Amino acid sequence: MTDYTKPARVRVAPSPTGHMHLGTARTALYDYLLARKTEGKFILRVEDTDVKRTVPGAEQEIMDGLRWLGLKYDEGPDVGGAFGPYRQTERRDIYRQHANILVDKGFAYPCFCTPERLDRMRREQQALKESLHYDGTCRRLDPDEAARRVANGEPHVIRFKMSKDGATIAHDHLRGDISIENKNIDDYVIIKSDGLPTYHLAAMVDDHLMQITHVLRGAEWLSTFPLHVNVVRAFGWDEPVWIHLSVFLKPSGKGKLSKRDAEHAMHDGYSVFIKDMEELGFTPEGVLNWMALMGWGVPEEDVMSLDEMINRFDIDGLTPSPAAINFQKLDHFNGAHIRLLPGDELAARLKPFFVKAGYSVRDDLLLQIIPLIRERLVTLDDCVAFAGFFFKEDVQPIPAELIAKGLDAKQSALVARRSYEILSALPDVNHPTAEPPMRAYVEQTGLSANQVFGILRVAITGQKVSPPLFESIQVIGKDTSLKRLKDAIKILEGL
RNA sequence: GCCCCCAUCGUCUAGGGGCCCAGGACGAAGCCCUCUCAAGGCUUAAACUGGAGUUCGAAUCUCCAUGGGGGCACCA
Repeated sequence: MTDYTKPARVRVAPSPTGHMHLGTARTALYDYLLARKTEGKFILRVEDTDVKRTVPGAEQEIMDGLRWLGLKYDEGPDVGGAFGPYRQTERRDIYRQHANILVDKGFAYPCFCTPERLDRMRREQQALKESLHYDGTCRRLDPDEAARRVANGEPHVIRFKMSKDGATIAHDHLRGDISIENKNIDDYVIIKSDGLPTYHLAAMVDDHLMQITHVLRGAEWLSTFPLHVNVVRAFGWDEPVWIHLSVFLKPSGKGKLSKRDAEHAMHDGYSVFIKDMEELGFTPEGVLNWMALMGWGVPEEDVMSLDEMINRFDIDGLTPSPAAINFQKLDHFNGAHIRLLPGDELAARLKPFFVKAGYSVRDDLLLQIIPLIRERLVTLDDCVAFAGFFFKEDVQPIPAELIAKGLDAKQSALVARRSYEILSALPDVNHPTAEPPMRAYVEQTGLSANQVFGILRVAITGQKVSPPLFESIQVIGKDTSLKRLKDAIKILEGL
């Protein structure tokens, strides 16, 4: 029922306090999909108002992560835009002005309570088993006196003056009306004593000024949602469409992702941080597809490119319930997208992994092996263990693996020797030339193809599991293949 | 303790009162293909949290219970 003909302005608003994780990336994805679908704008806004928690490099990591995923933003700190600045610490005066408007209109008030007093207050409330809330000491101050104290430079914060009567009804696009009694909404601090705003003010002001039409954010904001709606209404502004996305749960489904889960994932070759994905061999396409479907259900074919997602995206189809992350599904989507990549593109993405493993990569050779390994890769880095032998001069088979099942070393050596004779007599060892005589040999010995080809596989590739044998031999070439076979015979005869 | 949100196979989900003895995907099991490993094809097991309503009829609407999640900061 959502109208997708009006350009949406959507933003992702992370705070640079740590690594960018799945939740942020998925919000960004949905933002991006909505923006592209409506031919609107996707904006990056950095919420760095908590100076103490800001970590150096985190902002860069966010920008790098979005670029790696292919979620190009139209406006942001490093690309500019008509609604900047896009870093909240650079918008300090704007927030202060808006806070003053609220104070003047009677929707906010200065508060001089010290953190120590607040602390004491909370402990008392806790002891009395009361709900924790600001007790309103400064709310009752005479406004003129308060203004005087502020003018005198007395340290203070500014609190939102929440009405204590009635109820607030806030509308979430996925959950409908959410109703909460006003007495349960605290007088939240909107300007801190350092002069910077809290999220409650900053995000509302920015969303309005930046003309955000749809606010997509995590469900952890649901509890302060009614407050936010009151702030927006106090200014007399129109509200955006609010969409609170479900949180991600740990793979077990019990509880939300923790630091421990992050470490555990890393140990298994996965990660909840975008920065790790590339190195682990995941593709942006796979990660995107995986994230998209955690919280959004599509009826049938679910392997989708970014463009297909844009086409099919529908905010009405988002789900409000929490989702446990499932890394096996990441593997699945990653493999599926690897198989979809054009050969030269896959080659380009694989090359860095071979290089990093110390191989010097011949591009023409790499291109030749792509068809042999494409559907066998789950992650890009799998290529090294699976196909590294193509770039080696010699291979080092494990002697025991050269012996075929059901045969002993002597018999295996015989098979290898005979195979050598057959192959060396051929004009070339291309697949069509080499397979028929070898098949005939298998036939003649009464052994299984498995046994004979298994010996050759280990001899020539150095591994028990490899791309198809004859295709591999063709790529490796006659000289090298025969040399490796000869080496293997030597090993077998020495056993 | 208080407030808010959520609830379909193990997991992600489709489902908008009859098209549902509930469909897809991942994962699992089996078979086919096969030189290993994959990919691919076919098949199987697997769910509407419980109880009251409303209705001719409820996975779908209402209420309660239960379970899960989030929040209760001069953090976002």
